[in-house]
Amino acid sequence: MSLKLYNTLTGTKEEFVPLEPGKVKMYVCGVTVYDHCHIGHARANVAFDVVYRYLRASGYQVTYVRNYTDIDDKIINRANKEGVPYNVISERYIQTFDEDMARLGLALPTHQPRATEHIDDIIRLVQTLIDRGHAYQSGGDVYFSVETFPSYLKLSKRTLEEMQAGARVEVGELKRNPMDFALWKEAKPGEPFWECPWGKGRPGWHIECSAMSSCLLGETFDIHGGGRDLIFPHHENEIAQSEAATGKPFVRYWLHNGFVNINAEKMSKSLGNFFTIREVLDRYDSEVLRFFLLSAHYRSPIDFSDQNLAEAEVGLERIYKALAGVEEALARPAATGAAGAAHAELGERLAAFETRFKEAMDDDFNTAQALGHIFDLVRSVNRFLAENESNRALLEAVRAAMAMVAEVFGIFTSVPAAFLERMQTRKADELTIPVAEIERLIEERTAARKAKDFKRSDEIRDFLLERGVALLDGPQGTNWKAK
RNA sequence: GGCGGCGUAGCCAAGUGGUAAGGCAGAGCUCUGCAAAAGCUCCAUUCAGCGGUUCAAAUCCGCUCGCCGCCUCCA
Repeated sequence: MSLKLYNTLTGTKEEFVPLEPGKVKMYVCGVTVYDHCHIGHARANVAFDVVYRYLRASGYQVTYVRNYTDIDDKIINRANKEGVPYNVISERYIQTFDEDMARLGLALPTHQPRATEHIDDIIRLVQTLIDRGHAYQSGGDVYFSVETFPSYLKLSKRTLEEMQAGARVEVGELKRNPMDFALWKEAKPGEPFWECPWGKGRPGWHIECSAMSSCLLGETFDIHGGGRDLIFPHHENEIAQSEAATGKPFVRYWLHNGFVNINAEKMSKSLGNFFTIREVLDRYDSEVLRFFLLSAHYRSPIDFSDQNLAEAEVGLERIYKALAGVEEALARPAATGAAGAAHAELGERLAAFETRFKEAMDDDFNTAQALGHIFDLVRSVNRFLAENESNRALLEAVRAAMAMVAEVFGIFTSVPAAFLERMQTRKADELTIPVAEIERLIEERTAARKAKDFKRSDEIRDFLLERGVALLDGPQGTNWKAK
């Protein structure tokens, strides 16, 4: 079976055929660096991180470009507010973006260009568009003339008439058509600028992506990704700029991820209902957040809530517990248990697993379905372990299968025992009862149990349970864990 | 107003023509002094509603209801 992906341009799932066999060139719109990233950014970046990882795991040599938009009105506004040069803002938030992405376990793109590193390329591209009659200078600005590009709006599948019916009327007289958009903006006094044939100014928002992608990936490349909200105007304008300049198709497959919702409403800066990645990672493990994001298909909306994150946490723990069991069994001295029913079942499950996983991922990166297959495997593993079987080869095969998954999903990358320990520490930190007190009560209970005073023993269990502490009686004595 | 998407169990979520994956929660059982973990069993005659096409529909078509998004910066 081959990889199929949903192409926004055609509105259908298509078989993926790269321009050059064995190689994939993909571009994903990064962030405008003027503030901390929120979980919407986390979703987009995790989604395309998995695309990147899966393509690599499928044997492709992938060139992945993700840009930083480091010159823009919002950055300038923020800089003015703080009374610092614009690049103080952009540098600061490039750094926090990098930190956030590292914490989320993202693989590094091949290239991470900044708009300001490609000003010459941008100016050249704007000049080409003017020369070809697709752009015009108006004052110190340069605008793209949408009427000169007949297939404008082919991505968002609308027409200029439809757009204008709902659009507010432009006040300025600089544009010939209200739908025309800025390729280059004249600098106002005090604003950062670059010298160019049209005076002093800076690039418009969309042109940088056209310039950087063609520079690093070529005039036509395979995959372009981003959030749904970028379809119009950003990606539409990229298509117009690039195709008008080169006369060649710009991108073969357009991929767009769905939104993160809060209470079924889009989360966004403008609505003010957003959580930053760092806020969320203070409360949840990064693998939990990734697991949560992968539990739904990347194109579907996903609802961010404490309950949903808590569920993700429980699910991820279930998988890690099974993996910890596998490691424990492998650490024990080799015992060749009799091959029972669980042995045969796990063997079959494993044999089918890789194929099922690939089928799910080949179907437009269906991570939710792939997770279902993982849970099926986990149940077989638990059954196998519960029957006290210990077939080394089989257990090692489980380990290898999950390592393959880890490579693609960017989760299950921790040593299982370490992960579970991490989760315990996190929960234990929230306890209101001191550890010394817990230990004292455990001692008291152990004594009570020895004396067969089960009434007192159960009182202590209930008392601690009410405070979030669960007691675990084992052969080596009583342990406890935060619930 | 124009365009687009979605509605699957208490909750999350796959499935887009062949008779409803998976997870969480819940119930019972095994294990345990009692618990926990794990295992086993159960948990949607049905996919928002109503019509239609078909041997066959959650899946295709039409209508209705509800929710959301884009049309302005946005992942």
